[in-house]
Formats: sequence, structure tokens, C-alpha cells
Amino acid sequence: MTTGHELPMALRAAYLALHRRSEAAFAPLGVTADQFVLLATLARGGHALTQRQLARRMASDPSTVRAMLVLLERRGLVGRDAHPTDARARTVVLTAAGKRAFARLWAAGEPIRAGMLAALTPGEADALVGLLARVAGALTPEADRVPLTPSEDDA
Amino acid sequence: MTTGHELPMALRAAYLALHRRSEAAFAPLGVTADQFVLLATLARGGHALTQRQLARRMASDPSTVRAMLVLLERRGLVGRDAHPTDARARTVVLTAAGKRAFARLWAAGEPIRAGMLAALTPGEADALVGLLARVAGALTPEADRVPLTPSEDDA
DNA sequence: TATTGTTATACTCTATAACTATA
DNA sequence: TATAGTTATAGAGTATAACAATA
Repeated sequence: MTTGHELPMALRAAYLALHRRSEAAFAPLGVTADQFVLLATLARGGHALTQRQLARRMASDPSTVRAMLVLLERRGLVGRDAHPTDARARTVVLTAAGKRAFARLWAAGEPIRAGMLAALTPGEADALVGLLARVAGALTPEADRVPLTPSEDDA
Repeated sequence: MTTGHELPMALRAAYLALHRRSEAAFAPLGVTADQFVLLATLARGGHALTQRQLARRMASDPSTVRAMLVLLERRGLVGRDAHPTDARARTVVLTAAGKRAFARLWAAGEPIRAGMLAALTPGEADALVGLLARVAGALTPEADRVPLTPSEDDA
């Protein structure tokens, strides 16, 4: 009876629910769910990232990322500096205001993360992350895959 | 070490991969991934649905669904008729052309569904659907939950 | 009064293609 | 030649609020 349609639909339903809750949680702070992901990627990147690296890690498009960066830069949350060795590239960093905003956003998102985990045992949460990664891998063309080790960023 | 961030990010990555592959698969047929979901909801609904019922089942907004319906109606894939008993409502149905288009779309999506299932054992696929449903339930406000039994559609 | 759907409106994300500058 | 980023452009989904018609 399972035609294979259930899995994509369940995935879609879960993601959309997450996305909507996130939009609602971050809206009072003037940030969208996708902008939060960008800021989080930057915050956890450690060092400054180029726009291309950022796009890869977010599984997004350089042109899309640029549009988002323009909005975030206008609000003073990110800055774009010249790359130290590559004059073509620009490095993206969180500003001081961006770091403060991200701290508030992280707190605002805590109930969502907690709510998701509360619906699962720790073992189930791990299993779910693993299964999702397998599915994502099966759906992602080799070339677009996000490297697990930062050293492969430029591939 | 798990702050709870991994799960939302894994969910996002898997959904985005699915969405992109779907867009690419359906684009030659002139339909977006979300439009496919609308058509699939209609195709599996059996009887005609009102726009509100459709929006609920797609976990979407009536206003959003209307915008999509306008596009699909212009292409002749769906029709909107007067509701038999409620003069306010309109029932949405697949036209003959819509049914033919959906058959082609379903075939075009087959490799995607198969690819997802191939990455999992049957037991894992079932488990994944179940876990996703639990997570979606935890993230969805009671009022917005999609009824499992069609009889509750008007709640 | 509440509900179905429409309209107007606005914003974000998405992505392609052509372009400049640099590697 | 290939790559990083910009620009122009377009489309799609999202959602809110005000509104008309009907229940």
C-alpha cells in the first residue's frame, strides 16, 4: 500500500511545521527563519566564510545568499570584508550587533528545539538525524553535497 | 554536545534536497513542486474539496492556495465549481487534462520516491515516517493539525 | 456572528543569465 | 579558462488585512 508517497509528504509536513514555528518565533526580532539559518551558519563557522562557502553550507544558491546578505547587511547584522588573499572574494562575518541578535534568536528558538526533542527519546532523536542524513544524501547530487570536514569547502 | 540544533538542520537539509530534486523533475512539465503537492492532494482526495479543506490538508494558507489555484486554473489543470449546498464555497477538482498531467507528474517523481526508499530498509522507512509525524505533531498547534479522518475536515 | 472566498498588497526566497574583475 | 561576486530580472510561495456574500 505504501507507494512511497508517504515519506516525502511526512518530510514536507514536518519541515513546514518547523518553518512556520520558526518564522513565528523569530518575527518579533525582525528575522526570518532562513535568515536565522544563515546567521547560525556564520556563528558556528568560526572563521569568516566567503559567500560561496556560506551558500554551500546552507545548501543554497550564491545569488540567493547574496540577496539575503544585502538585507542583513542593511540591518547591520553582518559585514562583508575584502578577502585577505583572493581579491575576487569577500568574507562574511557577524558584526557585534549580529552576535547579540543571534544570541537572542538562539534563545527565542530554544522552545522549538526543546519541543522537538521532547517528542522523542534520545535514541530516537539520534536515529532520526541519521535517517534524515541518509535520505538527504540519496537526494543530493554528488557535486552539491555539503562537506563534513571544513577543509573540503572549496571543492 | 547535541544542542538540539542538529535535528532541525538535518530536517531542513533533507527537505530542501527533496524540494530541489522535485522542482527539477517537474519543471519540464511546467509544474512546481508545491503545485504537484496540490494536485496530488486533489487526486487522492477522492471527492471534490473546498479551497479551505485543500489548504488544511496541504498545511497551507487559504490565500496561498488561492494564488496557486489561479495559476493552475489558467493552465486548465483544475476547475472550480459551485458547491452543491454552500453558496459561499467553491469545490476544486482536477480537470481531465489535470488528471493526465498528474499521471505524467507521478511518473516523473517515481525515481525520487524510489531513491529515497532505496536509501532505507523497509523498517527504517516506516520508522522515519513515524518519527517525522511525531515531530510534526509536536511543532503544530492543535488547531492547525491535519485530521487523519476526512470526517473532521471542517473542524 | 462566524465563515468562505476574493482582493490588494508586500516581502522573502529562489534562480537564471549576462556581466566585471580577478585567479 | 575558470572562478567570485554583482546585477537585472522574473516567478512563486507566503501571509495579513479589509471586504462581500452567505451561513
